[in-house]
Amino acid sequence: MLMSKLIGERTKENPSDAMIASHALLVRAGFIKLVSNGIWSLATPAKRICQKIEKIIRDEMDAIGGQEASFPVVMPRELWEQSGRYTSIGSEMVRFKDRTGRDLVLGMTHEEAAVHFVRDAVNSYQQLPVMVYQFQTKFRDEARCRGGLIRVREFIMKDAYSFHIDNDDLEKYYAKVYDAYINIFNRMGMKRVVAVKSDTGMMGGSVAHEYMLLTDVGEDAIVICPKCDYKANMEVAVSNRISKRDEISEEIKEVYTAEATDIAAVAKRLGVSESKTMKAVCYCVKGSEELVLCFIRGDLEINEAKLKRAVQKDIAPANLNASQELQAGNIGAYNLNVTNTIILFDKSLENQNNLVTGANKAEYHLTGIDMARDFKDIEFVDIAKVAKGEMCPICNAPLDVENGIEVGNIFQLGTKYTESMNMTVLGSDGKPFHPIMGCYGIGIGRALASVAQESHDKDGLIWPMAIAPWQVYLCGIRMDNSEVYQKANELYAQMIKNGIEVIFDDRDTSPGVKFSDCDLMGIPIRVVVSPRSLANGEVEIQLRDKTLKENYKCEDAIGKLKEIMGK
RNA sequence: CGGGGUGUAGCGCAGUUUGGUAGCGCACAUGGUUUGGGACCAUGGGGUCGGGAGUUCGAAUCUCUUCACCCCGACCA
Repeated sequence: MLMSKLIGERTKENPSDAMIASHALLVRAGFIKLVSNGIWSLATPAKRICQKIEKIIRDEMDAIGGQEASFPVVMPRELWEQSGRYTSIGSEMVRFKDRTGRDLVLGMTHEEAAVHFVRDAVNSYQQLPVMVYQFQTKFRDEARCRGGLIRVREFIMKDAYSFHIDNDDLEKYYAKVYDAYINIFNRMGMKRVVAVKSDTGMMGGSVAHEYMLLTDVGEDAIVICPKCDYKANMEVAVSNRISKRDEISEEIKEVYTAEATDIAAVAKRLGVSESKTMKAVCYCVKGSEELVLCFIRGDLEINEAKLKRAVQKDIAPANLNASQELQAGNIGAYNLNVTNTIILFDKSLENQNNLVTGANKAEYHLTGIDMARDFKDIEFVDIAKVAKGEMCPICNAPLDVENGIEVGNIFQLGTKYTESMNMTVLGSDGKPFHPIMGCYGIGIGRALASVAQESHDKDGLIWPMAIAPWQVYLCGIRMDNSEVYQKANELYAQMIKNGIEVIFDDRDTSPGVKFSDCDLMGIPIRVVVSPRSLANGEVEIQLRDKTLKENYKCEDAIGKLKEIMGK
């Protein structure tokens, strides 16, 4: 590839709308261009990186018996009605009609297509386990895109679907995919990737893991134990904290608290710590009048994912001004009179005493609440957000909370799709059964952006050799000099002959421009041909990660490059 | 969907308060001088000032409306 022909403008200045490094640098390097909100064009360098990422994934999927297939982007409504997801998925799925008025959807995931694909072809337990995978464009009408390629509406994803005789077989295969994913991220050069337990959400199924790249700009919070192996997505992280009980339980007293309604103000006014208060957080059940009222220690917050699982209903924060029964800011669990409301107590309150809580009366709170003495037959559930410093549920060490980008996920799906779409195979006993499924995804563009996010410096991107768009940036300084011109072209031809992926900067421009473009684009190896080095019959080889900068005899250059690339 | 912000040349921005017919830097083109970390001089091309409606003799600037994009939140197989 000739640099003089490469499409894509490189700029000195950051795009004004980029908030994170990977977004800014990919745009500045001319790798990506925004077409519409969350919809991007990729230039040649980005496309080449994607191809390399795909090759690594293909290797690893094939190694565990995967069969690459391709399912359609556009699918008929009927296929999605079979699984029930035509109606259960909301506006995130794009629906449209063809010219005859038939309803179609854009695929945002391909469980239905995968089941449809294998349903008739796989008839016997002897054909199991089996796994199909593809690289395919997904379209998800995301409510909010962000971070360049990190969160987009149209993207290519590797998605894989496996089918099994029983749960045991699924778990064995799941473990293989688990390891394959670790290999994939390692080979791509992502260093800070961890696999964490995650919520299964609307996918159904029980066990799931997310592969998270730890980075400050990540959208998800991950709970990590620095001592043992415990790692979990915030949505499923288990609370484990000591609840100390005061020795003497005081009597319940009503106290005047005036306009103090939020926990901080009440605690300050009464001179108690926030952890000695019980606050109420109210949610409404979507599509109904029912409320969910949660009581929790004042210094903690509700984890809505855990709450949803606890109540088994879809909920949203409630607007309390609309409620007649509840006095916002003064809600208390003691002597509470409400109807059509689910009441939950977080585990953080269990066995606590001398708590402050709302008096269900404007401008008043109660003190001296004792959970054990004042409440009968209540159950405590874990619905609190785990905070940094709380104890690991496995080994009791203080936990860390870090942010991460979800770069891959794996699910044990169960029979949700094989049952609803009526896929059966015959078992060894001659009876039909629904195979158990697993599914496994990696977003290609997000992976690219994640590496960019993890691997860059002030001068630009730094691609790991395994996924670099080109391995070598051949830089001709003074291309108007006939010796440079000749030697650079000669080296270019030799590199191509030796299978080295090279982009040749043949432009007649100043050295500074070439060096900064090379750095910005993040090409791992730079080879400089200039009058200065050629005077000694040498070329300069420099690595983008700054671990090498040396001159070598022209005739040794190719050998040295191969050595660096480990060929 | 709620809150906030921004739309002026390919990119980054000034001009809007106080209305007078659009400018700077980068990029691009031509010529010349340069050449190891984003060179310099000269000349030149490129704009329905996001769109529409209104006020006005006159609107990038004021009013209304609409669209797009960004950020925070909600949402997220």
